[in-house]
Amino acid sequence: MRRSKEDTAATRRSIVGTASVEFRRSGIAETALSDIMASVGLTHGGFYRHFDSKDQLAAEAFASAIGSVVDRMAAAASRAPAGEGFDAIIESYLSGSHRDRPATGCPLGALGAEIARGDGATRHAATAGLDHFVDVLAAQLPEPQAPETRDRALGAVSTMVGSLILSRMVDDLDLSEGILRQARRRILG
Amino acid sequence: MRRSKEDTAATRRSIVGTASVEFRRSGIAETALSDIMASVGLTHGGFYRHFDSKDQLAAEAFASAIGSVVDRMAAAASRAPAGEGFDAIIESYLSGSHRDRPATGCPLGALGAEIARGDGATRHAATAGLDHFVDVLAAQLPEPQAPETRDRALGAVSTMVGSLILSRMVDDLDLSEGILRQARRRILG
DNA sequence: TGTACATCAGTGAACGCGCGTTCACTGATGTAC
DNA sequence: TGTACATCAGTGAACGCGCGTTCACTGATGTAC
Repeated sequence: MRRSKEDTAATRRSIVGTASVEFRRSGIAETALSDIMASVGLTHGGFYRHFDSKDQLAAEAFASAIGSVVDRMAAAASRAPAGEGFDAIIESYLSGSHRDRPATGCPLGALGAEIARGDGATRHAATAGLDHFVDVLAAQLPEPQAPETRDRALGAVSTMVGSLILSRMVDDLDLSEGILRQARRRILG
Repeated sequence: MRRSKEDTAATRRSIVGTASVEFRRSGIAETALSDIMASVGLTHGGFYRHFDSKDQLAAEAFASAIGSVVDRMAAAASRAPAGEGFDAIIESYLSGSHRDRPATGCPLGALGAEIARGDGATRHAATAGLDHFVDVLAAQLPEPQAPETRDRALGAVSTMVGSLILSRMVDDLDLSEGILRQARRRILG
């Protein structure tokens, strides 16, 4: 039966939000649309009233995921004492808590390699998300607009994403902690 | 028909080698065993004469992949002028050529996030591979055995893996080159 | 404001396909004597 | 060294399953008058 415009929009948001969590938890290829729809409380047939394909959902889910992570980072920075926003972001990103919660964490780490093999729309969404990520990080440094500042932020993101992935991959907790600690030192000096 | 022991061993090596390429190219979940077996020149039914499961092949293929990448790095370092082995490894790893050839490149970048969701044997193989990677990198620095040297190498690997993934993910070539350039600067100082 | 009709969100079965794994079979290799 | 038999690598069909996508249908919502 037809739903109101508000209900329809809410359902769509719910599908994107659920997909952004499930894709980060299990990967895009390993997550079935029917599982996402069941989590939302619907049957799988209704999916195509909202999206053209799984690829389209992947692009939107990635954008949603990185948007919420970057918003959370900006909020953490604004809660930190003046001048300590950058450190607050790095420490939160390179924490055991982030490592242990991929489903709500940074999608660059959880899905970056899979996105690299993905279609144009998904890669475009990921590129925009990375740009925004770098903006928010640079905004916490002196002279946020200077090219060197953006470069420093971009370099920091590489270290953050790489160490997050490696810390999740290894089966040795001491090594995992060492990877995160070393990355914090590298970035915070 | 039964094959000689040497033929059997050669077939097994061929399966592992082909899988290590195909898994890096397309991901483990997205690569079918029948595709790997067809590449080797066999039908898919014979797979289980050599392996218990796809997971077992994934663990061996990852170990093979990282082994060959690390060997190649060590060889590049030994060809470099004295004292320049570390730089040679970093420049080769953070090159456009490596970025554009995931199928023969570092599996930490291509498969790290997927391995993190994998079974124990695969994660164990990956941890051992990372250890070996860090060893080879540290061996090119003064005082290779010192904990600070290993820490420096471990930090470098995080930046290398993260920037490789991001450089493959973005759909903007200038940004991709910038990511690699910034990572080189960060590591080489 | 009320009515008649068109729209369309969601259902649940179905389609076509490919997956990992198993299995009976073949025939060359390995081994025991 | 030769022979008889057991082993087992590879074949190709089959199994059971789940996937992404499509579709006829239902009935509440939206809209045109």
